[in-house]
Amino acid sequence: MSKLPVVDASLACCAPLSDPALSEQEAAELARVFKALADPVRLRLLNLIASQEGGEACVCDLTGPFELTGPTISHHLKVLRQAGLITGERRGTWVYYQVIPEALTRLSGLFALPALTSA
Amino acid sequence: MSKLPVVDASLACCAPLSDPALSEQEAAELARVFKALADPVRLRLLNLIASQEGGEACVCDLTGPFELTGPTISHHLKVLRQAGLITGERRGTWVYYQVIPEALTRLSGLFALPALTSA
DNA sequence: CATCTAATTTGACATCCATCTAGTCAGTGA
DNA sequence: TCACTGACTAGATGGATGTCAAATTAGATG
Repeated sequence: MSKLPVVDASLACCAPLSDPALSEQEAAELARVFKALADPVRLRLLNLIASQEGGEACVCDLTGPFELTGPTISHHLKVLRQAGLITGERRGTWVYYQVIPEALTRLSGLFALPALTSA
Repeated sequence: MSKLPVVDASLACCAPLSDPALSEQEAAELARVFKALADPVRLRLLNLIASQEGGEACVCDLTGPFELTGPTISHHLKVLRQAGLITGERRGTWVYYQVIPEALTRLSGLFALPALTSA
């Protein structure tokens, strides 16, 4: 649950897309994050978790809204986890997921535009 | 070049991911945008275009940095175009691409966090 | 221990996607 | 008109990915 080949947050990071010279490695890391976001089910899962009161959601609450089997939801949660977007924790019988706020903030900054510094 | 089945900007839009109830349709539209971003080559293309002086890049400048054939680059540019992220324009012999700033701004807002309004 | 439930893993399968080669279209200029 | 160049389209192919059924693991409880 906790030790997975997760995306290194120090790489897929920080500098806006409009900055020069995104390295191949940075691009690869970022692509991994966007691959995780490139699925409607995963987007809705992320939305469901992020919009929850308390900031966390049980898997049992995440299966109902979809016409998909448990294993499929589990798979999608794993992809989001490996992308460093959410984190999961078992408490008793249930597993609870939360978004990692830093991950979202990082992405927000990526799309920031450089304040139109007119030539 | 200009009339393609592009993502409708009015949908894949605006409200932060942490807002409740992302609809299935919105999720599908957003997923299309992220699919476009979910490739290292396309991320670097977008970065190359966005970081260019003058805000635009000729296809002829975008082929060199990659060890890929022209058609493949063309394909990636088409995907970015159909996702509403860039726009292309032919001027004489060459085709120039620019990023659509609104598209990036929209994405930036999507990942904005709701200022930690503690319960 | 036996059993029940929640969640994940495994393995299979159909579909999608990045890439290439070959061919085509658009614009320039002799 | 013909040839040349830049860019795109079409079709094919190998690899990645979403989904499910079946099996497995982790906790709770009798």
